[in-house]
Amino acid sequence: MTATPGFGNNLVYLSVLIQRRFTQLCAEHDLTNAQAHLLCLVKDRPHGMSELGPLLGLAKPGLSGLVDRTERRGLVQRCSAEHDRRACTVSSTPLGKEIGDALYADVAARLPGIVDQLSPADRRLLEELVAAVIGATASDPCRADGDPAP
Amino acid sequence: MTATPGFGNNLVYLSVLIQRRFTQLCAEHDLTNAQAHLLCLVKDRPHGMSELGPLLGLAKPGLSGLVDRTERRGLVQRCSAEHDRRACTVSSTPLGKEIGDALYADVAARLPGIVDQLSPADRRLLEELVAAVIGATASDPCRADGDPAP
DNA sequence: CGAAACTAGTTCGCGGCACGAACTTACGCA
DNA sequence: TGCGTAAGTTCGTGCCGCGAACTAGTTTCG
Repeated sequence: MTATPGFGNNLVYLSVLIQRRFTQLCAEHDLTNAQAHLLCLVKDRPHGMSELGPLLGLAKPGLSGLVDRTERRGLVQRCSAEHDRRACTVSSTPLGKEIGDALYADVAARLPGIVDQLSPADRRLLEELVAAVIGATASDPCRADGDPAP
Repeated sequence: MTATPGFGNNLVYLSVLIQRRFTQLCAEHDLTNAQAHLLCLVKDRPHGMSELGPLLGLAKPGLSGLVDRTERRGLVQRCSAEHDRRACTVSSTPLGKEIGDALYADVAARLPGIVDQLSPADRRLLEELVAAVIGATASDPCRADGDPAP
C-alpha cells in the first residue's frame, strides 16, 4: 500500500511535538531526555548494561557515557554483577527513584494534553491505536522490560 | 479529564520509535536529524532566521550553529535580506534541494511502515487522528509554513 | 590444562547539538 | 541625534553518541 504523501511526514512532526513537550517536562524535573529514558528503565529494578543498550537504542560507548553522566548526578549507580565480573548492572539511587516516579506521574498526567483538541471519543480511539502500534499489553512505566524498537 | 496512566508514556515511546526510524532514513541520505528538519523547511523557499527559530524550536545561537554546519555541507546558504541588513535568509542549494526532496519522498513512502501491523481501516483512522492533532489542513512537505509547536 | 576466541564494558577521538550571556551591527522612533 | 530595540553571531559550556581500540574476564577447544 502506498503511503499518502503526508502521513509519514505528519508522523515525524507528531513525534517532534511529543518530544518537545517531553523535553519541557523533563527540564522541570532537572533531567535531560536521555537521562530520563535511562532512569525510567532502571527506577523499578536494576538492569544490566547489555539489556539497557538495545532498550535505549544505544551503542556501548554511548550507554557508558550516559550512565557516567547520570551517575555523576547521583541518580543511578553501577553495581558489579555477581555471575560475571565483566558485567555490571545499573540501579537507581533513592533520589533517582523519587525523581523517576515523579516524572512518570507528570508525563502520565500532562503529556496527553497535546491531544486536548480531540473529542473524547477520538482521543480514546487514538489511545487504542497508539497502544496497538507499540504493542503494549499493559501500560507500564516508561516501557520497562518492553520490546526494543525494531 | 485525567489521563490513563499509560497514554502519556505510550506517546513518548511512540515518538521514540518514529524518531529512530526517521534517524535511519536521514542517515541513508547522509543527513542528521537536525539538518534534515532545517533542509525540509527551506528546500522549497528561503526562510528568514527569525522565522526558522520558532519553527525548529531553537534559540538563536543554536539555529546559527545548525545553519553553519549545514552550510558547511553545501546544502544551504545564507543570503542578506534587502529590507534589513541585520537579517539574513536561508535558502537551499541545488544539492540541498535534491537531497531534501529525496528524503521527503523516502519518509512519505517508508516511515508509515512502522504502523504496518494495523489493519487498513485502523491505519486510515490513525492518519486522520494524527492530522487532526497536528492541525494539518493539507499535507505539505516537512510542515513548511506550518504553525510552530505550542 | 592452557591457549585462542569471544564477550562486557570503558576510554579515546571526534563531531553534532543547543543554551545563556555577551557582543556587533542595524533599524525605528521620539 | 541619541536611545532603545532587534537580528544574528561568538564564546563558553555541557550533553550526546559512534567507531576504533583497549582491558579484563569468560568460554571453548585441542
